[in-house]
Amino acid sequence: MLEASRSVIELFLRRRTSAFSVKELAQHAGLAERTFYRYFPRKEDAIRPYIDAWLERIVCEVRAAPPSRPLREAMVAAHATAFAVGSTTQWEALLPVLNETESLRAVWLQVVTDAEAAFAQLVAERLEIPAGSLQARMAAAVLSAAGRLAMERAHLPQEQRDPGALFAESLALVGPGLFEKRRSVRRAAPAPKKRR
Amino acid sequence: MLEASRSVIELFLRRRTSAFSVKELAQHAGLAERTFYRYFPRKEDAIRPYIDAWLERIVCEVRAAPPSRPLREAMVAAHATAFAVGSTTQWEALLPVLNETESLRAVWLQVVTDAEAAFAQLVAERLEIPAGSLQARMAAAVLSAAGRLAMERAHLPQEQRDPGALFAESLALVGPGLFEKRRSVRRAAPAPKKRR
DNA sequence: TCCGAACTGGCAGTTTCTGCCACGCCCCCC
DNA sequence: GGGGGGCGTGGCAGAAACTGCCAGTTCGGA
Repeated sequence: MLEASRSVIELFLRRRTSAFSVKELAQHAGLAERTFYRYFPRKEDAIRPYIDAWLERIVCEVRAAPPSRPLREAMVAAHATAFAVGSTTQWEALLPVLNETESLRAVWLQVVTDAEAAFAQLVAERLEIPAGSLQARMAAAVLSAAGRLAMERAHLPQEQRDPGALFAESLALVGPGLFEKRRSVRRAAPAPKKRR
Repeated sequence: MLEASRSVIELFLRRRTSAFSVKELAQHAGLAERTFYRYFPRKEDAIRPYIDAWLERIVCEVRAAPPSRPLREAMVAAHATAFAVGSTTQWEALLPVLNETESLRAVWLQVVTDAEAAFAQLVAERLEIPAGSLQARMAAAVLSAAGRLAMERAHLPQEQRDPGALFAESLALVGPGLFEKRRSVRRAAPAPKKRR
């Protein structure tokens, strides 16, 4: 299924849009049209496994890092190598297509936000807080936002930095508190909590 | 067009899915099917104007706040009132549908990230930095992530806080640096910048 | 050998979306 | 008043996206 995704990606890259029929797509992936739809509910979903695999690599690498290593540092390192590996494959070519093709961008955004659950789990393990806590979720959201930002900007003509550096800088902007232990107890916002 | 969106929203709410034909949708909005597609490229895009209007309200309110008011405070206040107003309309009922219906969620994510450009502009004005700067973009991304998080969590059964409070708390977690002036000069990440 | 589960593919049919053209409306100009 | 344009709208045909149903194949185990 990942291989099917790969071959589909190849087509997307060659044509730079999703402007071709599922018939072609399926044929290129060596599947019948009906089988294609069995794997991927919608045409564009075919790129999901490819991106998922990429994200999973990051999660694994961070999880493999020694516990003594600060979370943020591990994340930056994992992204750096993921981007580096990605560029040897087709990431670099894929990103513009992902950004510029509406239907693909929609899927990409979905995949990235879906990945936040895994990120939150990771954060939770490291910081020893519940995975459903606001801090874990927010940290995950910030991480994926930084990742997305890095990818969006990296291929801009005026941008001189590579995705890894962009990711690191973006994260550096938010301050350390979010990615450290303690804090989960006291509520930071003394705003009036009008319930409903 | 916003009114068309409203009437479509009404249908989405009543049925809790996008499981009905464009024919119905158009008819309910008082449009011919062909005209519907002229307004909204895809079926689900019909909810865009509705959400856009809601986001625009926030931007306007923040822009109207006195310049002396800290950006983050203004944002929190704007979100609080926007959520409050929203609950008198149909927001509260809409959010679960938005989260649980795949095709609608995709549109929602798109709208929210598209809104980041406007947020970045806002941040840029307040902090007197370029709207395209990494800080402005990252701040915008964090703001919209916090908003999204607040909406996602607010309707969870175990969640006791209202969206406004959740938004405030989420933002409080990231520390103040991102939403303040100065800082744009020095680079925070001394990572090796291997360009390609 | 036979059975059943899992995977795959072939239709037929529905829904989504697009291209093209025609109609009515309003405004401007002659 | 009588033509033209633009502009918003809708009808219609057809392509493309998707779904339901059933049939064929493979493969492991009884």
